[in-house]
Amino acid sequence: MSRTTQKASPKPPALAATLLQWYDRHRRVLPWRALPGKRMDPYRVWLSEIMLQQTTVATVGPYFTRFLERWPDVKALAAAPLDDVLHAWQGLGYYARARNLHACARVVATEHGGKFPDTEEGLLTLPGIGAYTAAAVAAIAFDRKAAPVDGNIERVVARLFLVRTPLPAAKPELRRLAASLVPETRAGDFAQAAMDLGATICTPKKPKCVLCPWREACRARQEGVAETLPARMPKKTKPTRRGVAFWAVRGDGAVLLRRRPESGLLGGMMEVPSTEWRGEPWSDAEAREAAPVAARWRALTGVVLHSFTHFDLELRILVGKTAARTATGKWVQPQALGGEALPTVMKKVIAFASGAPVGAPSRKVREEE
DNA sequence: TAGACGTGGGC
DNA sequence: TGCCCAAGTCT
Repeated sequence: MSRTTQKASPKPPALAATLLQWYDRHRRVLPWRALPGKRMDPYRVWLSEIMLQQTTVATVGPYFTRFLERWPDVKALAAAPLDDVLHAWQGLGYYARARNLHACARVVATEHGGKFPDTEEGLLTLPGIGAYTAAAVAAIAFDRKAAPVDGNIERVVARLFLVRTPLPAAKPELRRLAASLVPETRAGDFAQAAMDLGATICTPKKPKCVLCPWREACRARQEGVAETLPARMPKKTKPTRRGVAFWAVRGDGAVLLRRRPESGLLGGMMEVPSTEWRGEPWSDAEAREAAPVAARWRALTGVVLHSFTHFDLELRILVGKTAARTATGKWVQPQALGGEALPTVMKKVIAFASGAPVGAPSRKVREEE
């Protein structure tokens, strides 16, 4: 141990070497990660990186495995109908990723002969690939000296260099500092090591500094402020939107679904038809005028609550038996609902509504999760 | 450029 | 329990 109280800041090559040594001993085994010394199939690197955008490792695992079994390479994925991809993606969220994933596969298959571009600039031209993913794929799949900067690396770097500027204003500086650390070789391992460090040691709350390979160099730790970084601008309050969903049941038991517009919220996914989602509550009378089919609508007691990133949704349910067969949408037998591409909020609606068969008393449960 | 865009898990 | 946040991208 040094007898000095304040060490000189280690230089980037030493920091990178220290982190890579740590990674060689502590690397996590993940389905999309190559064995030590091996280079991973770019398709798998790309697929995992898209799935991992704003999504936890634990959540992605089963989706990644299923996708790979069903579509083993980019040409197979490119040949799939978009609806199959959306269906396989259901529950993962941020459905634009699934649409872009499919579009990207088609571009790679048709315009690049089934091979991903092997540079950041080339990757950046593809749908759904932004600055982070281009750098990550270039480094991990092609061993390019690129510096992907995700939320983990922003946090690690903000602490290591004591960057007090709040996000997102600090992003340019954090990118510059992150790039300064990337070693000449093993850039992909370095990126994954830094992300592992952020995910397991340099965590947002209660970082395990005592276990950190960069504990001696970390300026935030020296100042005792690691847990407070990176600073963030205060978040805005989340509004509540309200709507009424129509659970229309045909004589043969089929229920009415429809497809949402191709872009925007839950784009391309199926839904239980509903009114607009707006700030003001809907009266039953007002809602009935917006019904997708003629029926005697009965309001269920309770509401379905769902929280999106930027608003909370409060959905009341109207149930109606109908003889109409011409409504715009798709009639689906209850046992066939599993074959539809349904976002989680609509699964909540279906669970709530189908628990209250037409003619039965209204449920008194307030559906929360 | 700031807001839109999902969901589930941890505390 | 409600808030935070997770390997971001697009417009």
